[in-house]
Amino acid sequence: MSSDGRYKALKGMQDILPPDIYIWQKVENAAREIFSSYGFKEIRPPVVESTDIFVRSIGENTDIVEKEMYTFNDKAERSITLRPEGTASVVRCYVENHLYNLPSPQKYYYSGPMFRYERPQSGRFRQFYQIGVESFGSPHPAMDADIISMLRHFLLRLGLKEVKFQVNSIGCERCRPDYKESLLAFFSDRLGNLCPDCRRRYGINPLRILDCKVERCIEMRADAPRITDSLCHDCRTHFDRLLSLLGILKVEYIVNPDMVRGLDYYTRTTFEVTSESLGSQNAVAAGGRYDRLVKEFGGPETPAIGFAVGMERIVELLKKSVRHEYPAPNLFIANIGDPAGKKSILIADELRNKGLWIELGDNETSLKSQMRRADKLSAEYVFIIGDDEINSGKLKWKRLSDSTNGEISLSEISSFFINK
RNA sequence: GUGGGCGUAGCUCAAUGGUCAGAGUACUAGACUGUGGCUCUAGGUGUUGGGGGUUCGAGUCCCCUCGCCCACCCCA
Repeated sequence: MSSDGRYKALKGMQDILPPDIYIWQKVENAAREIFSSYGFKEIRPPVVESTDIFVRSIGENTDIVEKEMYTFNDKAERSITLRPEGTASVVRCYVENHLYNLPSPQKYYYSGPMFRYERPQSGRFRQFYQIGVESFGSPHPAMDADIISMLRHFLLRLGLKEVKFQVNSIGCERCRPDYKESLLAFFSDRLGNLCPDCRRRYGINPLRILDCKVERCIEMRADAPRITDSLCHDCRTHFDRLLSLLGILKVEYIVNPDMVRGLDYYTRTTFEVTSESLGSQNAVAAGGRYDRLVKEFGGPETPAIGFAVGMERIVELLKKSVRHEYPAPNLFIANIGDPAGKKSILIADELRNKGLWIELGDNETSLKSQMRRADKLSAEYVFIIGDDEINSGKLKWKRLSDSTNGEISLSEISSFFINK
């Protein structure tokens, strides 16, 4: 409640706690595993960069740059920005470290927090986490297919099947301007019928009219020219070969010519994975090709492609669709009396060194309350040690799931878990 | 930035403008003095988000403010 303390996390920023954290770790582990098997290596660029890095790459007139960046001046009055996305940093890193001198293609993944100053809503936060991948050096549609299929495997590994793959090609610097022109021409005498937002879009980014949600605009654009019909020969060939490879890989996708991305740097292939069950912010992952960005950052002409997945949204889907098992102690040691307490601490020490999760009961409290705690922790086994056990040299064990129990000699403890 | 909804115990929620703001759940302990779950009993917390106003009287009505949620914009 808001009356609780005076100190609260900032708007749009949240603590990630157990048990949720186990789902996060599951996602991170799956990413590491799958991405490694495709030859992607982790890199960790800083979270803060010089502001112009984002302005240059994302685009001066994008919403991200115009109103969503966390931008500050540092003590030397340099403008710095908390990264709103990962690709710009990775490209800067690629160029700065001359990674283009390494054998091509170079493939990297990263994960961590991103920051955008937006009004929070379902699935949208001011600090949010992405895992992303970037592949540098390959212009071939096979790389596009590889990346999309890797994303699919990653989602499948997590057990997420109810997602939609949408792909599109937005052309290149040769064919897109022509398309933009024909789009402007098409809408020019229909402007009055578009919603106010779209009238604004007409001037700033007419492609955005294509994914407007207003019914009237959807009708209005039914006969609008399609980017996929306006691609130049090379872009067309690239796209066709990608689609054919996706077919061979049995990726179920839909071509969505209305899919538009909010960052300026994309060329040719763009794609997005969405889920019905997420509410209005339904993109789980998105990416595309950006063949000119490395050059713009001062590197050699280097085609590249990547994507980013939204951690919070993946985790949300997992919470809804998959049953989770949370880790529990292997053993709880209930102990009564001073000699038993000392013995218990030794046993715990020894078993923890074998990598087991051991919880030690509070010697000062009753056996009953120690048992209750073992139960609440969902410990697999309980050891019971008191004066009797110290004297006889045998302790009692119990498996909580079915109450089976027995005795074991204190000298054989280290082998207790071997056959379990 | 724009619009809508909601703020009562740790959590989920009750309380016609009228006594001292309650219940379930969770937590801790006991009943069972060395064996968890089930049952019963006991225990504690609220500046009713905050501030102001109307009223004999405000959790309830009005205004302001803060926070959260949802949607638009946009995006992961």
